[in-house]
Amino acid sequence: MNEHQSDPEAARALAAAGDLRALIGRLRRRLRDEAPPGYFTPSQTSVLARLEREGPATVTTLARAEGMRPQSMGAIVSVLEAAGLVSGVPDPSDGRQILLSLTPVARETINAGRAAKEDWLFHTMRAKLTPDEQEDLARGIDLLKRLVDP
Amino acid sequence: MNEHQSDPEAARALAAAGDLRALIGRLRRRLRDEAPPGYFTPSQTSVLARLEREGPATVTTLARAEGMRPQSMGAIVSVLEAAGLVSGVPDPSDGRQILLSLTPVARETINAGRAAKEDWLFHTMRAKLTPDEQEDLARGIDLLKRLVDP
DNA sequence: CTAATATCAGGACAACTGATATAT
DNA sequence: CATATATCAGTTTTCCTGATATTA
Repeated sequence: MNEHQSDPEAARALAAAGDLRALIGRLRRRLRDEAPPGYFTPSQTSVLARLEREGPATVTTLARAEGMRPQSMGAIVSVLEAAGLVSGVPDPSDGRQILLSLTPVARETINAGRAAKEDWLFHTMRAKLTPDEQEDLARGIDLLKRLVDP
Repeated sequence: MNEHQSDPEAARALAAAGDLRALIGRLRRRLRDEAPPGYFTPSQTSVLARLEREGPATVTTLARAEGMRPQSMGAIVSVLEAAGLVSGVPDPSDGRQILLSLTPVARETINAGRAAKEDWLFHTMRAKLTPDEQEDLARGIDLLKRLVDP
């Protein structure tokens, strides 16, 4: 009927792609539902983690890294600024840019790891998977990173 | 400073959870951007795949399986019905329920595999990962399924 | 009467597009 | 002038909550 019936490799990729597509929606809803009230959204968490890992950045740089428009990232950053977790200073060498950094408050919060340790995803991973399986999952996540890159 | 510095297993899980959280958003945006015009949304695709795999189901059953509200699933199903891909008949033994099935048109489309074969995710998996890596990714996806299950 | 199913109506949120001001 | 950055304003998408009718 089609060439994939005789290509088990392609069939497996097809099934994996379908499963992953369905999983993304479910994971997203689950993360939102399990988030304790008053906590960060996934987008906010992602921005905080990136600023901590890679240092100060502009809105446009962050947007590119997350695969979204600068206007969308601007809205996320505004919330973080209003919450006192991120602050921006104009770049002295380029007046168009505003360099965003984590505030000391944000660093404390992140280092204490409070948010992450109370996180549903973190707890579920440790509760439902053996150490070996956690390692396998980490490997899969690294492969997913490659897929969404450039 | 905290107990996770001396627990490499927990540290790895923490990193994996953070990476996954960031990945979900990026994957979602990527899937949307790469979708050919006129194609199904991820939610629609997921429903069609489930009906094909598990046979007829009600809106409420589908909603539970996807982790969303019946009202939200109802909207998705309405679109599929309007497109002639899904049709519902009242359950003869329970007048409250409407059993949804794939139409012959939907089966043809799915079996032809046209949608999946033109899919960005499927192609990227095969282009960017070796067969061994594809297998590792499939394993990771299976583990993710366990995490979102009940 | 209570529980389950479907569905109508309105709302919140995260992302989008388009337009504008400013600096390089 | 052309390009890049930030930001304002309005729109779309996808899901939600609340309320109602119907049947078991």
